[in-house]
Amino acid sequence: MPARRADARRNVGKLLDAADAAFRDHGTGAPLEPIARRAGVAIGTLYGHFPNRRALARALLRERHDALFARGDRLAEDPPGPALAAWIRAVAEHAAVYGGLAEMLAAGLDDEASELHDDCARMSALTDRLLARAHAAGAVRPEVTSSDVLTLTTAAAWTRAQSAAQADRLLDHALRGMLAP
Amino acid sequence: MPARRADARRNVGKLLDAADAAFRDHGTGAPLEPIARRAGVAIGTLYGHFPNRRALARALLRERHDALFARGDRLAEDPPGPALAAWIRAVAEHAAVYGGLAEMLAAGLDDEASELHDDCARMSALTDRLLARAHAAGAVRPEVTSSDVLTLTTAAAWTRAQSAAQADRLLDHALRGMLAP
DNA sequence: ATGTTTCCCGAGGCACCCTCAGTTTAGCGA
DNA sequence: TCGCTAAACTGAGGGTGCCTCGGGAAACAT
Repeated sequence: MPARRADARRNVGKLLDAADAAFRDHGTGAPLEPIARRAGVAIGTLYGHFPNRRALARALLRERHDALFARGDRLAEDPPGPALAAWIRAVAEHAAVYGGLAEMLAAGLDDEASELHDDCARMSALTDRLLARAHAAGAVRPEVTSSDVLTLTTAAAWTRAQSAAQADRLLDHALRGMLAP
Repeated sequence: MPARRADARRNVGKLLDAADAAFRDHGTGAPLEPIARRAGVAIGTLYGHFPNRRALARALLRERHDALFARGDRLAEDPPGPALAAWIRAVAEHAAVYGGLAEMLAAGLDDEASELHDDCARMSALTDRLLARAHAAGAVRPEVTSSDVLTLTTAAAWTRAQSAAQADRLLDHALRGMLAP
């Protein structure tokens, strides 16, 4: 794979900047034409680099996801119960950077073809691992499954898009019901 | 307000039938043109009766909401704790008849101009009432607010659109964390 | 300087939304 | 039964957004 042309690299950068601004302001459903325009590029160029909205989101989230996964790995050293809780909160907070991201990630978990699938799978694996640790330590009620945790996480992420404070309270209550009595 | 013409009444009926089918199959975001076509009517006729998608949804939900509110009133006679839990489950289940309805209702609660606002406000009032009763009976933890319950309800409703079983489990856990220890 | 390859451009086809000027028709009164 | 009129219906068309693809431009190697 030879190096990309300089103009291509420049344009990708400008597109990502414009897309980040647009997604922050209007969610992941923001129209793509204005993004291209703002990047000083034609719409075809955008599609040339990113075949679809998910691919664009994936590129935007790359570093952010790396940081999140690193955080998850670090948490695997902390006390199991609090670590699991912290992880859930971290993911929920992350998924709220862009409105609509929670839905996108939830869909990406099921859809093998999604550009976000790998990242979602990694999040899921990390959740499994942290939950298993918590189970081993007796920090969570035995009936809590990995799906339960994932469901709570996406639900909280979705809620966070509307009200961060309410999402935190939802997590407070639900975690109280999941952690060992 | 004089009685509507017979053809208008007929068409409204056919439109509602077609819309119900389409919303069940494709969610509240289903294209409206096919609905009109399926009802044997031009697109303009649909808009003549329902100025927007929300108005159509409102009409579809009318009886269903009446039944839900009646259920809520009846629950106000039952033991407070279980009544509150049953109410939350009932609303969550209701909001899952059509994909996307949870979002629509959540938006309708905030948006005064929404055709669904009144219904949402009634649901909210009923929630307040059932929660107040539960508080009075000491059946819920004191820090649980009405917003908390509403948040949980919409989150569960949203989850239900993806997996009914997971939504039920989410409610199990969250309610355990909200009800008195 | 030239050739090749990569990249960019943007008009245009598609889907859906919603409106409104013109046409049809139900229902009423003579 | 026959107009008449208000109510209802129609569907072309303008707006927005998605995405493609053939032709043109620009980078880079030689």
